[in-house]
Amino acid sequence: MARAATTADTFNAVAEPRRRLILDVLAGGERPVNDLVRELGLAQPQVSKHLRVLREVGAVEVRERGRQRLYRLNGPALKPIHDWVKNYESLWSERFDQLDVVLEELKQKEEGDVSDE
Amino acid sequence: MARAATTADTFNAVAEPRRRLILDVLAGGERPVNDLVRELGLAQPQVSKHLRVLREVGAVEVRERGRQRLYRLNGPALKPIHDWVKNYESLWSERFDQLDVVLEELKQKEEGDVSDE
DNA sequence: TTGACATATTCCTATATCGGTATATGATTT
DNA sequence: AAATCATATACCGATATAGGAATATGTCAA
Repeated sequence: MARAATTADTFNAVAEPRRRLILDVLAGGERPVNDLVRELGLAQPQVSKHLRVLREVGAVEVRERGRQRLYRLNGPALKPIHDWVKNYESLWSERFDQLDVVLEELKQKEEGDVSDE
Repeated sequence: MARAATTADTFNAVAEPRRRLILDVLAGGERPVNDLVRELGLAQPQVSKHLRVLREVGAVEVRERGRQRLYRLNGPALKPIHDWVKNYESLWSERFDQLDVVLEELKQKEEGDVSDE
């Protein structure tokens, strides 16, 4: 068996940095392919290929306008990634550090409060 | 050129579902390899190989205890993923939907407030 | 209808993966 | 010292990439 297809899920699709860049640009609004080509400095066929992968995992959607194809972001496709990684946020976030402090204080208080000792 | 190495960065390392499972187990605390083998029902060599990838991108760290190797999570290695994907959170979050409502209300109010018309 | 434009697809090659199996390495127990 | 345990590595085969270049498809303009 080989590595999972890039189209297997959003995790795989988005592991490629240039595909993340494409999504970042599309976050600014709908764009025709050539805009992406210009903005990212990639060759046109590669952009089309990346867009195909992103479309297959549902991260983008297309619309036709004359000879152009307008691509737009479909954000919710990225939710599984966010859902997974957000569980680890406490391991680096300042805010959670401070939460730790608060919890520690509560614990101290409680220890002074224990009745049966 | 081929696809980027799984060890190229955390995005690539974590695209493999079993590696995410390993991290999820390690989130519960340090574990020797055989614990992971049992808990995940994978073959021992595959687990060792996945752990190697995770170690190379800094997502886990090892410690020796006799003949065992104790692996532990290194959470902050996942921060780049969180940082990237959190910018898209507004595209599906309920909370942000409600923020939209509030902003809309403010806008209405302001329109009724405009002085020069 | 011919040419220009916008995008998609095809073909090529190099490479890195994944699982499976066998084996190597090193520590511990008997 | 030998057997056992815990883990890592090597080897194999199948497969799916990614970029580059060429070309196909379809639309609009002259």
